[in-house]
Amino acid sequence: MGTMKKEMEVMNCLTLNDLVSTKKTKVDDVIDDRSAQKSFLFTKENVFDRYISPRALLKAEPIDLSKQKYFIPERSPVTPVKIVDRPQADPWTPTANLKILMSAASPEIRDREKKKELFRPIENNEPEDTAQDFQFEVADDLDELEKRPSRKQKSLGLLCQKFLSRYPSHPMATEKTNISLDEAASSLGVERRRIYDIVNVLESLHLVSRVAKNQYCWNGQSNLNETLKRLQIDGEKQKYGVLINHFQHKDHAMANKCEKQNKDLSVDSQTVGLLELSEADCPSESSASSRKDKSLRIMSKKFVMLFLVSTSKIITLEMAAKILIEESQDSTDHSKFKTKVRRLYDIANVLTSLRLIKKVHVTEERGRKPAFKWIGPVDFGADSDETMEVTSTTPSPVSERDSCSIHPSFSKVPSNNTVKRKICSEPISLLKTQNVCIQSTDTYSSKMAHLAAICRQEIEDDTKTDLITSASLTMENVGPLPFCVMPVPVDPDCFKSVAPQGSCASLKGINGHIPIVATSQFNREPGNQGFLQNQPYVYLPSNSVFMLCGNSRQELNNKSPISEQKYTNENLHQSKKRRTDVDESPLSLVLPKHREKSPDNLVFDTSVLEKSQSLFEENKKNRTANTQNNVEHVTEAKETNGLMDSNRVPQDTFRPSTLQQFLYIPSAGVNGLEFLFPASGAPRDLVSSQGSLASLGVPCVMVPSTALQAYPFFCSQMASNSLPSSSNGLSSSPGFMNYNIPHGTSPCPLIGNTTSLPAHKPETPSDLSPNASPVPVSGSSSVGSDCVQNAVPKSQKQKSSLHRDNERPTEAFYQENMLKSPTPLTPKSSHLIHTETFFKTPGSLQPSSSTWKSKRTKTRSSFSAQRRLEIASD
DNA sequence: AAATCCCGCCAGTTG
DNA sequence: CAACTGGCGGGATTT
Repeated sequence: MGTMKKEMEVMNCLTLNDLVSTKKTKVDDVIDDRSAQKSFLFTKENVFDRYISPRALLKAEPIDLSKQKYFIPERSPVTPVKIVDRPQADPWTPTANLKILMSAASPEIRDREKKKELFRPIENNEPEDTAQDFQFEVADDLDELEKRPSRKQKSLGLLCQKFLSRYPSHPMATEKTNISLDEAASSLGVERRRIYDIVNVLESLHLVSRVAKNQYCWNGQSNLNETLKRLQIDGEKQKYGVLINHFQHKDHAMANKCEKQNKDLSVDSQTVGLLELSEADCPSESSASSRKDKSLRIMSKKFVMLFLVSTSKIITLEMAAKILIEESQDSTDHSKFKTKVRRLYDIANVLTSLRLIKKVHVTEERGRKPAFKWIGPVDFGADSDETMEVTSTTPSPVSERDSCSIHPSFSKVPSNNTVKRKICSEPISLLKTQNVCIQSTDTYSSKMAHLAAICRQEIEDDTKTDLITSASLTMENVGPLPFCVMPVPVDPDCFKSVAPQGSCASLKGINGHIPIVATSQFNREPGNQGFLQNQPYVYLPSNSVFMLCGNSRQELNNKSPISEQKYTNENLHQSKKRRTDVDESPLSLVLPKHREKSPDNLVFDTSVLEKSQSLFEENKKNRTANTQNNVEHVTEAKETNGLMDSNRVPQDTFRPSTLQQFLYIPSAGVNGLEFLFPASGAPRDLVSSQGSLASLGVPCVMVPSTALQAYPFFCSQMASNSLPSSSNGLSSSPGFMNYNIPHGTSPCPLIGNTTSLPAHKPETPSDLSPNASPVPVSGSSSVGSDCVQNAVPKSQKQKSSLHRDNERPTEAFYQENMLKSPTPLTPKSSHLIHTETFFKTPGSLQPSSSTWKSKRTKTRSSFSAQRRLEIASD
């Protein structure tokens, strides 16, 4: 106890110190020492990191949590744990009061910063990081220290942020970071109990693993993709998809009939059956039962599974609670439901801080319901990573001649050192890096990564710079890193000012070679560069970027000026806002959400986007549920401008077959970047390189996730040129013809198709088994919510190193994975890859299992035993 | 009023 | 048996 208190005291002091940064104290020294340890980390990038966050905080309105949080993990890359220990040794602070003061203070300051804002600030809480921030306002805020801390300041989400910031998102395989619960608790100034909450959730994702009593090991996100993949598989096995649909329908029906008797909370026989079925799939856990099932860890897993199997990627709290109340019998108990919901909030908070999900609201006939949207990686299943890797191995996937693509020009990237540094320090979110997998040997990827890092930084780093201004940059004037940012939705005026005639030329020159620039249809010269006359190029900057490129053909003409104006205005407003406020809120883009047969494929034409945008407001007003499947409207919580959310556009509005297709590459994990590539314009090389996709007959441009993830990538293309052939290909498969934009984000686009990739793409030599070979899923059929299922052949699954229940992977497992798993493409981690050579077979994870039912056996002992076993197995 | 979710009691589990 | 875990739900805060 004594030690704990000491630790706490120390921590408090630090925090306080941060708040009062101006003062130089012993604490500072401590901090400095820490910094010293990881000095290399404190590079400009880091500064940047810090820098940006504050801004974000200051910013008032729409906030994209996901976006912001993203940097957090990077903060203190090095293992802080130790740090805390030392302080512990020397108790200089007397701080019971300080603590109190501190807690009171920090919240206050934060509150000021963002007033109504929530959560976001978390990032800044980091003592080390915040120092700078504080300088601005701390001084005056001291007087407010007395105020009692807002509840928000004590939120689990915030706490989790802090917790996460202490560890590197992608720890080196060699470095094992141990987490002492006591230490963590004391350093974070919270009770142990809270740490358990966090750790349990993290453990469910294998971000940490329990080593021993009071001891956890930080695994980082290195294996997150695999974990998610596994969870997805498990979720499918559990028939969660079915359950989700079931509940959705039920709710629907209920809403219509208002015959909501007890059904609300109860599970009908049908559901029970489903539950049991799913249970059957996981015999191993069925017996384990209750306690285990109730555990936060299990719940977390299941919760995540729900997202992973969901086509919409949006799960309402209610639904989750219902589904997670395994015990169908007592599910009727309202109190149980309430408890479950409480727990879900706990989990959601952690997942939110991990930027895997975010809060949204689903509007149904019955009203608005709280829900969460998965914003994490979605293509892990498809393992774009692996795919990327394979692809990347080949020279430059992009042919220079191709208009659409990244180009060697990237090689021009600044000095290696600089780049490297940047990359290393480039803030990386857990999510962002998820899908990234860069083969160290792959220059292309590396370049992309570098560029990405740089560009990203440039953009974010220079928030103050008028975006428009930056947008005007051309390849030439920007130098090696031409980066043009355009305020979203095409604003004719903006474009003009930004990309006047010349831009086209410049674009031309760099066409397909550089990420950037946008040319609008408004001010373009016909025939220019293979662009269609009306081909709009839009680059949507910001942390949350939605990239659109190319356009369709004449359809645009049809587009009434009205629609253009509509969205133009709306967006113009935003762009202005951005300019002045440096608003980092996500650009608002509304995309049609059609999910017919191939909800997973996001192929659409620019015109669709535009139209959808034009309809944005309309939809807002009359949210008619026109879609077959989705009746709900999802609204980003607290975000006025949710990115491609659920505003649907009447399907009839578009004519798929005639439009140029764009491949939407989900970037869920990529800091909100979204990419669209003209399918028709896809360079053959790329397409072909994307074996599976190609085989699927999906014309598309696959861009290394590396590049995509790191920064907004723009790909111009010869829109009409190649249209014919590819479009044909698409047309052959109806599924792909749909303009599907999952609401929200759930693009499973590639994923849907790629889900099967794992099977297709041998990730490791070992995987090169016959069945591992790429097997195109029967094209169109692969679509649909269920397409995700059966992605991975069982053959690939190896449970060897896993625990029986899969709950707690052994350490060995982690180690193994860390070494072998495809690593993140994150710039940061990219360099590590060299050492971490191989990837691990995804299949290694046994489907889990958590079983739903078996509530009884409530023997805690069994559970415990299991845990013990798990640990022991390590 | 509903949505959130902090807080910490308290009981099972562990070493 | 003390310490570790973590289920649970009252009730405070926020929305």
